Amino acid sequence: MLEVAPGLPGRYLSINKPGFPLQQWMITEVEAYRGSDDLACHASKGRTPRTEVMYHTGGKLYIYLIYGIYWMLNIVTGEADNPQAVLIRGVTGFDGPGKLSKGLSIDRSFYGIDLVTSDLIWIEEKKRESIKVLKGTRIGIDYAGDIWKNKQWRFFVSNSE
DNA sequence: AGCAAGATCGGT
DNA sequence: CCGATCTTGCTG
Repeated sequence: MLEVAPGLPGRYLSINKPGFPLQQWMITEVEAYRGSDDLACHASKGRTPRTEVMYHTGGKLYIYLIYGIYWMLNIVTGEADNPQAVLIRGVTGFDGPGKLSKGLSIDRSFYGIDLVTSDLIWIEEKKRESIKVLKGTRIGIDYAGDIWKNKQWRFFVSNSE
């Protein structure tokens, strides 16, 4: 996922709901969560019904509710039994993971969807202009301790901040 | 069954 | 800085 995550900003999240026009948003900000060692990653707590899909082969969606209010949109990126995921933190027009899922109507029903085979939601690489991707520390994970808190695993388009 | 905590956000 | 709001996972 440290191979996948930096390449996501600049690509297009596409949603094609029946009866609605195709919608596409450029991904502007993501964060990588990698493996059971990463104390910021939910999988560090073990394999549970919620984190199950993270242990699958990459390409599926990991969705969960945070603070009882906001749905978080993640893409599983690891091989089987190697739990890794990328949190989509922002797209053009929606800055922030909570606002993003609210704006795109992402909820529990997207859990486990395979981006490769789904005709509802997928990631598309359009013309890649000269997009500069910057990196920084992940947000909202102070509980993970200094080592993991300070990893430069957030990647974002230089424009959108 | 009860409880503590959370990859956020918007308002004081 | 603080509360909203509810699912999850752990304890008993």
